[in-house]
Amino acid sequence: MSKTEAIAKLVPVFRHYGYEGATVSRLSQATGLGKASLYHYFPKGKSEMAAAVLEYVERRFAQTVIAPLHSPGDPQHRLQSMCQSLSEFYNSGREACLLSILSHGEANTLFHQAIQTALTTWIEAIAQVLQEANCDRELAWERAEDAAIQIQGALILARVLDRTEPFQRIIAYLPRKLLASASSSV
Amino acid sequence: MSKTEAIAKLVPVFRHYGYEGATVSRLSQATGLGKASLYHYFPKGKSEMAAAVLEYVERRFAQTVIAPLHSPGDPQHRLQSMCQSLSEFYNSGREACLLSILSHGEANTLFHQAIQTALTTWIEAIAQVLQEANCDRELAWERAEDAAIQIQGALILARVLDRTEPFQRIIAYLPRKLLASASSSV
DNA sequence: GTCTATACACCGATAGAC
DNA sequence: GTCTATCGGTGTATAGAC
Repeated sequence: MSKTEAIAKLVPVFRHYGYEGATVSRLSQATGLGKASLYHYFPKGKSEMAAAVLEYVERRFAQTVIAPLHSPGDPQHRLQSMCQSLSEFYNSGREACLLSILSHGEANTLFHQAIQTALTTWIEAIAQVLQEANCDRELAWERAEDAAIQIQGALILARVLDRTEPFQRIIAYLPRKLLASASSSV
Repeated sequence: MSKTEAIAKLVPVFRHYGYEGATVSRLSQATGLGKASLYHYFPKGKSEMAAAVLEYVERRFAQTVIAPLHSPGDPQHRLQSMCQSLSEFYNSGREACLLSILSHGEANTLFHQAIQTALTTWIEAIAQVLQEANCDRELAWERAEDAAIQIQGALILARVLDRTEPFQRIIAYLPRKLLASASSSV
């Protein structure tokens, strides 16, 4: 088994159980590898596994969700493309955000900087698109933050309420909200 | 020490470390009680401590955040009052939401129903106020869910970005957004 | 590379003195 | 009620055969 394949199988364990809940036993079971084999791929142990998982997910997020924002085409289309990818990335709201899960407890002390950078990169890409759509710099940044806020909040609501509708509704309205004229945004 | 005092001291440990990260040793340290003393107050152990903490926090939330929604006065004033209390409750966005933290891993299987009920109660109270402000039933419910979404998302952003501004901005605009005429809400 | 077996610390939980 | 001491189990991590 390649290391990348192993990482892919580790992802859902960290996403579901969080850092402390993702025990090496569970990680071993999920990959089908013995504990010692896991330590062959990740000599520094669980923290290295989590770091690899985080990097893997961030890469995938950049390639599928952020990339469309940098593509050619008009801003509205790019934002819609991002939303489509977001919906797939989070399985219509059924799956939690790894970043938000790893922002607690010990994991937070380990990965705070990486998580902050990843989130900022996303927000910045959205803000860039909004500026191209004639938002002034400050408003664009605020609305980009709002986008991240609504996605994160919708994921929580969807999980707690056992309904994907809140997430899907947020996704559906997001491009319109972001591009609305300034006067109607309050 | 009274049981209630003990519970109050347990709260920040669960909120900061999550369920698995809140070890009995840490809980013991935080309260100043020995492990065995904790088990005197909570015979079923950690799960009972978490349940007590959850109930305590929900009670406080109901008394400070939800209560203003049921008070007399016009809807706008009631929503502003809720926002003021929300800001204090989460210390301007510096403190995480216990409900969202306990909605992962083993804690989620233990407390999912309680968490869902608590969140629904809050959303319902907001929706009720919006209906009194002449929102139709469905729109009121959607906007109430949006309020919860934005608060939860803002708490995540504030924590990850180490800035309280996103939370404070969401709080500041929330009453206006909720009461905006339907046509400008998309 | 993958395994079985194991080391050692810490987990949640309990016994029993005071 | 609170403590010290300790239990059995599981946690992370390693050793060493294959």
